[in-house]
This record gives sequence, structure tokens and C-alpha cells, in this order.
Amino acid sequence: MPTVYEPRMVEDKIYKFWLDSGCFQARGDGSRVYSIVIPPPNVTGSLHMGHALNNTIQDVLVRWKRMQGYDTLWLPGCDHAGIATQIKVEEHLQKDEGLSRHDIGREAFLKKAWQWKESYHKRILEQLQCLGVSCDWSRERFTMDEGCSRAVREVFVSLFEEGFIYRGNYMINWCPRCSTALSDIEVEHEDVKGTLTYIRYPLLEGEGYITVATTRPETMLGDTAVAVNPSDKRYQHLVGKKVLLPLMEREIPIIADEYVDPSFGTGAVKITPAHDPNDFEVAVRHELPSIQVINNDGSMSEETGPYAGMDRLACRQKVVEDLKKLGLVEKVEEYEHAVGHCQRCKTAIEPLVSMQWFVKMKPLAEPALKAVIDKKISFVPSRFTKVYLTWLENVRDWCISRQIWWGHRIPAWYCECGEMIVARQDPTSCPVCGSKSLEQDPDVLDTWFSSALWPFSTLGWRGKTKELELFFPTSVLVTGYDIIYFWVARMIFMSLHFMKEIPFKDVYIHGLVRDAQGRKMSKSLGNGVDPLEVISKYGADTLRYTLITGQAPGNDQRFRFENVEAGRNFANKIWNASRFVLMNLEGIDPGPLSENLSRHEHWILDRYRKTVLEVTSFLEEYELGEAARRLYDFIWSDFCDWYIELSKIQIFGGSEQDKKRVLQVLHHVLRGTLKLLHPFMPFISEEIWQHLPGRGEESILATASWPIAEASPELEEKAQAFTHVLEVVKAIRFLRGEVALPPGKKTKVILRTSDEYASLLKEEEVVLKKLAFADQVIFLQEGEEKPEKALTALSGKVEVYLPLEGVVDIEGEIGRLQKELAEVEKDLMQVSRKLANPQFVQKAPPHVVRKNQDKQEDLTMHRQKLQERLQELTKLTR
RNA sequence: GGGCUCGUAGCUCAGGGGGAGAGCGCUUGACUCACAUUCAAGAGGCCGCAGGUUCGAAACCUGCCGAGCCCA
Repeated sequence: MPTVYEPRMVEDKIYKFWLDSGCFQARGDGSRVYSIVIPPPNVTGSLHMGHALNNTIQDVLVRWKRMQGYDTLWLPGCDHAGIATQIKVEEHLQKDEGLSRHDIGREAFLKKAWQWKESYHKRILEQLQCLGVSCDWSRERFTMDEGCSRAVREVFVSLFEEGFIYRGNYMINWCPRCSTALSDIEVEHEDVKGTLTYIRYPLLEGEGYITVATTRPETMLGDTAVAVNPSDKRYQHLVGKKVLLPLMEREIPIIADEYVDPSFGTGAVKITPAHDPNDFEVAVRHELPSIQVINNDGSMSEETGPYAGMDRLACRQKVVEDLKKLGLVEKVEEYEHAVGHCQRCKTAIEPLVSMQWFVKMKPLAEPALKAVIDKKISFVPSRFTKVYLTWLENVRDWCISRQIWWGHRIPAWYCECGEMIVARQDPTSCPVCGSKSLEQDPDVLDTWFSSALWPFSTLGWRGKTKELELFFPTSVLVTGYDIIYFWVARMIFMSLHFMKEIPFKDVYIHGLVRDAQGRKMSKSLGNGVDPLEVISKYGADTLRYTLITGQAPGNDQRFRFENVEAGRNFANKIWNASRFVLMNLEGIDPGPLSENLSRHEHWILDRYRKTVLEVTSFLEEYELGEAARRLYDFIWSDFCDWYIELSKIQIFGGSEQDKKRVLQVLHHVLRGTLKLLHPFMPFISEEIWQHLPGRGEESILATASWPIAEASPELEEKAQAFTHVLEVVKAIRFLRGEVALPPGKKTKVILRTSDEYASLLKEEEVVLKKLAFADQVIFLQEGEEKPEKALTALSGKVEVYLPLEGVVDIEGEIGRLQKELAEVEKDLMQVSRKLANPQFVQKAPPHVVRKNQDKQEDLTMHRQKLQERLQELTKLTR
């Protein structure tokens, strides 16, 4: 084994080893089940850090549960990502061939899109595998594969038949660049600096005018009313009157509606039903006509007369100019307001009335709310419950038709007789008139429509498959908070409606991976870090470790290379600690632990036992970061810094029997530690495992059993004594550090203590010599005379002296001890004050009181010994 | 405007009613037979501010200030 861990020599080989063994495949043998369906990555491009985090979390959970003996299914797959992929393919087509999708036609375009899908799908698969994910590749799915498409069609037709899907002319969000409708949540609101233009609308009868304020003057061409709040005294006399709409010379009424906010602008607002969602609602209530003045491509419509054909923004300027000429612009104010932008292309959204397909949300949302309120589904962390609930409580109907080509085509046909047919099977003739001239709706469904079915469509629904029976509902969904609305909520209501069951029990929400400065990683900023580059440079285990430890549930994290290096160093530490154990185990089968263990062996076994308990319970609470950090501390500090050093005493200087016993302990602890480590760092742990003797039945770590630990007061007690020894070691090291003694320079150490500790420390003399670099340890009883020129430290009840003739600077030593004394006195004051408070003694739990009493006792003794020593040293200076 | 997160060591962040933690950085010393991607030792913090609850608050509650996110 090389002295430095080289992931590149290991990872591909190990992944292939796992695949060949079939250990990632769900068994389906009826044992207890743990299942996850992957949030399917988009086939638009390559994986980013967010994917790396998301999939690492899932892999940690799945590997852990697999080791616990569950029949685990982690079902992988990809999403066709309608608009996003279509944009990419269009760009590609334009760049390579200078053609638009309309130039080549629907069929040819779809062929290109499928080719795109094939190549990126392959890439994503490889990337996931580089990360080490333990997906069941035999069950991989794609949102547009045959089974998923069948499920989409079934769901669409069923919902239509049940009246949950309807088609109609309603206000939708239109992206002029993508030329498609979008759902409400695909619109991102951004504050934009704009203007608020105050326009005078002359009253039809008599003198005067009513002034309205608007951020979009060009839409006035489509106004069909002016509205005021019914309670607004300023305008009550005008309600029911009419104004003459300038430029258009149209008579429009002044109406009263609660929607109007009297404090906005002048308190009177223009109503443009065709281009504003709120105005649309007002128009419905007051039966106002709707005039479309902006076309789907963002140009002005025929309805606008002289403005027809102008771009909407150019028209805005022209309208204001013309109104100014007529003296109808009262004023123009600067104004900041939120403007909707297309999530995909960032173009400003145009609200339009358009013929689209919708899902009626209220009745579907209700059971989805109930399932979460009743705690059938839990969000982790729980604060995301509220995010989910408030959205669903206020949800509006979902526009699901998209005017693009890449996706599931809407299964609706229109006959020349006007009949509409929605069917599971493609119709050949009209059931009403018998005509064979049917045309399918050209639109496709919102990508999230198929994603909403993912947990059951991938398991074979609507067939009654064994997979559905065994693995549904799934155990947990792991995803980011950014798609709670898009995906989580929709999966829940679709599943409740069609499966009559929740899709998953827990929803584990993680944060975003940001750059080192805390900015969102994005293509336009160019600050993204490619997970594959990190993997090729540092190894997949290191990346996984970095992402997992950088994470607290639900919180964003920054990706910093300092942390990556820490992870790399950790991997190397594990590698070398294992190398040490394996080198010494060469040719030896250690067998089970022996009965007669030394104190420090009990100590490491106790530390290990606690680590097992803590790591396991952290995992149970989805505290993956804490679990990994806990393991880090155990491996680096307890196992490497202390125990391996201790074990060298017997390995290099003990009897054969001692050596064998130590190797048993080393082997036992390493074996268990590799298991604990495996979910987090699967490659390195498996590679070492394959070198480990005495694996028994457990030839593959990925399917080895998860360690079990129990409370053990006896072990704990035995281990406890050893911590005193370690304290003395630390005290000696501290004193050596004070005078910068190099480790090679051995010293004499004098310990003065009561009998009880003296016998413990005498028994552990070798340990003291080894770890504290001492060549001689002298024990003095209490009362025996102390050394004069020596450094002093206190470790509990043990006085530690380092007699260093010629090195000891008495003045310096006095100064140091005085500083320490001040500290001790400060602490002692605090504790004493606490204990002097009768309320504290009375009300605080007994163990806390006891603790403080002990502390007071220790500090008092400490103070006394410091004072004595200071006196002695002061005498020497005279 | 409503909701949520965050404010802890120089930096990045864990933690969380009863002795302030990690990694990196810094200082000192060391190529000691697993590892210099290392080892040993150390310095460094009114835990954002102000009230409240409590025997006890960095933690819980309220308000404020600052950073960010989501929704309208």
C-alpha cells in the first residue's frame, strides 16, 4: 500500500467491483424495506455541486440502511426537462446549422432532442457513478420512457374525466422569448426600477378628469374600465359615470371594486383585463370586455390602431409622448416594483389571456394539506412544513400546457365538427360526426406534470407491480428547498389522488451549495465548481466528506477548497492508520478479542462504543454532518493520536501475547470504524476492507452489517481510570512545551500524589514514558519533599514536576504560575458564588449541584498547591 | 407588507438551559520506525444589541440592528 492514498487507483475498480457483485440491486425478498426515488437530474447538461450534495446525502442514507439489513432500493433516473432542454437543443441547432426548430419541423426536431437526451443522459450516469452512488441501475427510468409516458397519459385522461383538468381562456404568464405559457411558480419576481405615470382620463360628461397611475402606460390602449375602492369618498360621486379613454377614444365606465387600494397612486386604477391578472379578475366580476393589445411575441396588436406592430417597450414611450402632447400626463414618478421574469430565460413575463389547459387545484390540495398536518409526512427540518402549507393553502389553478415540442403531448384531439376528444388511445375518428380529420393538440405538458408522478410511475404504475407493492410509499425524499412547490407538493397530491397513499414518509430538505463568497453558483457568474474536477483531483470520498460535513439540515453551505483539503487529509489519515494496522497484521488472523484487556484497550473500546451509538443516532435524526464530524473526531483524535500511539508500546516492545491482544483490538476497532465510515466515504473504506484479514462472511463492506453498541457502565468505568493517565500525559507535554523541549529529548518526570493515584500511575508507567517522552518517572508520596528547580503542573490530584537543571527560569515560572493562580481564583469565585445561592442548591438538578461541589473542591486544592509552590519558588529567588 | 433563515475565534462554520467547539489561518518546537496531506504545545471569543423568563441564558421569549431567502 502506498504511503499516500490515491483515489484514482481505487475508485473505478471498486465501483466496478460493486456493480459486478450486484449489491446495489434491491432484493425484493420481503424483508424490511428502505426505498428512495432519485430526484431526477435534468438531461440539459452536466451535474453541478447541488446534484453532488443531493446524491451524496441519499447515498449516505441508502448505504447505511443497506448495512442495517434493509432491502434497499434507490431508484435512479433522469428528467426530460421540457423548456430547459428545448432551449438547449434550439441553441445548438441554431449554432451548428443556422436553423430554427420551425425550419426543420416538429418530427426532425424531436429526433434531435432525443439524440441530445441520449448523450447527456450517458454523461449524467457516468458522473453519478463517479460520485459512488449505490443506485439500483437495473431499475433506471426516464420521465419520457414508455412506462412513465403511459402513466402521464393515464393521469391526464383520468383527471380530465373527473373534472380536475379543464381547458379554457384565462390569464396566464406568457414568456415572449420562449413563446409559451408558464405556471405561476415558473415566474421569478424581481424588483425593477421603473416609473409610475399619472394619466388623466377626461370625464365623458361635463368638465374634469380622473387620474390613474400605472407602471405600464402602453396597456392603457386595452383599458376597459377605471376602478376605485367603493369606500373611497373622493370618488364616490364618479362611480357609474364614464370616461373617454384617450388615444383610443373609447367610452369606458368608472366602477367600484374592493380590490383597489386607495393608498396606491391616486386611488383610481385603470383596468386592462387582457394584460393583468388582477384586472382580469375585476373584469370577470364586472363583466367587462377584454381587449388584447399585446401579441404573443411582445408586439402591439391590431387593436391598437396606429401603434400596431410596435414593440411593447417602444410603444410605451410613444404612448406617453402622445399623451403628453394632449396634456394628459400629470406627472411621472420613479417607482420600484416587482416584475415577473421567465425562470429559464429571464425575459419579462407578459400576462396574457390565452386558451390553455389547467388543473383545478383546490380539491387536490386539500388531502395534501391534511397528510402533512396529520404528520403522515414530515419535513426535516420541520420549519419547511409551514412553507409547504402556506403555498398549498393559497394555491391557484395550475396551467399545464406549454407551447413547445419536447415533452408529453397533450392527449386531446379536435375534430372539424368542433368536438374535442381526450382519450387513452389515439382516436382514429370523431365519435360524434365520424370524421377522420382529427388534429391533436400541438401543446405538451409542463415537465413537472410528469415529475409529480415520479414516485409511482417509476415503480410501474398503473400496473399492479411487485415493485409498487414492496417499495411504495418510499421512505424519504431528499431535495432542496427550492423545489418544494414545484415538485414536493405536486408529488404529494398526485400520489394521494391516484395511489390513495403518501409518496414518502419524510422529506429531507437540504440547502444550496454556494461559492466561497456565499454567492449562488451560476453559469453567468462563472463561479461554479465542477464536482468532477474535484473528484479527479481529490477523490469522490473527499468531495462527499466535504459536502456532508459542510452541511447543517436546511442551511446553505459555502464550497471552499480549504474544506476540500481537510477532507483529503482525512482520507489520507484513514489510509495511513489502516496501513499501520494492516502492516502489523500481515500474516496474522487476529481472531476475537481476548478477555484480559489493558486499561487503554478498554478505553479505546469505550470510545468506539460511544462513537457507534452517536453516529447511528445522528443518522437517525438526519444529522449527517454531525455524524460525519463525530466520526472524524474519533478516528483522528481517539484512534490515531492516542490509541495507535499506545498500541506501539506492545507492538514494538511487548510479548507475543501482548502483541496479539493489541492487534485484536486494533483489528476490531478498525473493522467497525470502516463500517461506520462506509456510507460517507465508500471507496476508501471498501478498498481498505478488501485488504483486511478476518472479514469472515462479510466479503463486501457495502453489504456488511452496521455495528451495534449498547450502554456499558462497566466498560465506561474501566475506561474512565485511563483518562486520568492521559491527563497526566497532557500535563507533562504542556510543561515540555513551555520550554520547547524537542520530543527526542527525554526527561525525568516526578509525580507526587496520594496512594490511590500512585498505584494507577505506577501501573501505567510505560504509557507515561512513551507518550510523555520521559526516560524516568519518580513517584513521591504526599508529604515527601518536592524537587526545587522544576516546572510544575497540576493534573487533578497529581502534582507534576519536570526537574530541568539549568533550563528552568524561576522568575518565568513564577509568573506563569501566578497567571494560572489568577485563573483558578476567578473560577473558584464563580463556583462558590453559585453554591452560596440557596436557590441554586435547592432548585438545580442534584447532578449539577454535585458537579459544582466537586469543581469547588478541585479548585480549592488546586489553588492551595499553586500557592505552596509559589512560596517555594519565591524562596529560591532570595 | 407577510413569513423564514443567519449573526459564536482572524476566516468559514458546527453546537445549543448548567465548565465556549471544529477546520483553516497564526505562534513555538519536531522528518519520532502509519501518515510532514504529519506530530506535540500554545495564543485567540462581553456567542450582534437591549429587555424578559429562570436558581442559572450564548442557547428560550420579545423588541431592535445588520445580512440573506421565499411569498405578495
